[in-house]
Amino acid sequence: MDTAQRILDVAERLVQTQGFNGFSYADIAAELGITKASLHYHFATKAALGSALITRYGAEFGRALEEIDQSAVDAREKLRRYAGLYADVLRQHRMCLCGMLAADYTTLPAAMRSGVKEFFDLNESWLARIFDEGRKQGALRFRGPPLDSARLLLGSLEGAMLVARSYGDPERFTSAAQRLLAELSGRRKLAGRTDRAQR
Amino acid sequence: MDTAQRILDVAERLVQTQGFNGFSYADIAAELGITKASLHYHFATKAALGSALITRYGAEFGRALEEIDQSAVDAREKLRRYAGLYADVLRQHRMCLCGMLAADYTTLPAAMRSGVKEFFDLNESWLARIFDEGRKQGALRFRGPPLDSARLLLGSLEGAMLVARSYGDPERFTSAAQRLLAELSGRRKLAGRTDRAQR
DNA sequence: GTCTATAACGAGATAGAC
DNA sequence: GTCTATCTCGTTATAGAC
Repeated sequence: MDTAQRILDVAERLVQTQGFNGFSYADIAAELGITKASLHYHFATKAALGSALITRYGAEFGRALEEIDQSAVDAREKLRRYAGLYADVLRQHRMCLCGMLAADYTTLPAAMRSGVKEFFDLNESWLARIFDEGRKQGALRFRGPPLDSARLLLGSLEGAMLVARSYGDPERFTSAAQRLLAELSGRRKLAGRTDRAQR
Repeated sequence: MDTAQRILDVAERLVQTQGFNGFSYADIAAELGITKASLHYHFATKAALGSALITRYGAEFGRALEEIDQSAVDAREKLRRYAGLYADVLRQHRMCLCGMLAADYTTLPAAMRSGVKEFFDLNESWLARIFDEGRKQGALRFRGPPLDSARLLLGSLEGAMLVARSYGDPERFTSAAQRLLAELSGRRKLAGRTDRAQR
């Protein structure tokens, strides 16, 4: 019903699958059965559309993080569910919106660049807090400042996603994510089926 | 002198900084002071240019890996130098060519898609061998199959690069890489200045 | 091997009717 | 809000002279 939201839905998927320079207003218009001119009524420029995408994506992601937080499980489980958010995106054959935009970064308008960094900042500070709390509660053991672990995890998940998507193989992602969480949470023995894969 | 190579040089940098859909023949022509028509003489289509880029990049990367191998240092040092290859690229404000193309993946012609995966395969099998040899020689300790560690390291370095480039901060990459290598090589204590950043 | 010229098309964007 | 029509420019690519 809400045309603006439907435009954002289609545009979001196109950015996540093809990059910001890999689709056009014509693609969105064709899919929604409206004209390019109508798109320009809702989003005057492609830059404005891009900024709106980042804002909405960041807000939605923030809500997902809150929900993970309030589910009150321990830090290790919070990290698992954080990685699960990425896995969900990948299962839709998509890349993280801002991970994709990070690739397009130098070609983006200034407002979008700021938005991408804010998204990463949001992720890093949330993760850093989880790492910090987890250490204090004894649920996690890791080396160095919580922010370092947060950055490592964020970057690694983005990269695992990027590569896994090329192979069309989500399992490549989940396998890497599982191992990463084990290493970054101080676990000395892996849980689950990967145990049997150990030497 | 060799026009084809100079074209590849410029195109390579443009792909690594702006993505395959973020530049045009006009950009290359302007920078080299030749016409677009001349470009088409050397590379008939953009797809052909893209494939040539991947081939050359893969060959060059393969030579770099050989060189690391023959420098005969231990496995841990080989991994450090492998990560150093990425750091060198990032210092030039570039993304890994194939990491960038992985983002553009769905929009690429089939030949380029295959080339990207072959590049990743090359990296993974080289890394897997290093991990395997390192474990056998007692230089590395890690969990699970060598290929899993190889894939995790490859993806994580690509992602760390992707994010670090958005911030224009190579240190974000080197910090993540250092930590990754420590975790993946079984080191129980970190070496170097990051030691002092521990709690 | 490089040029001029141009084709053929798609891009983002606007004017103005309905 | 959505449309038709159009503008302007950039895109990949080709023909043919030098």
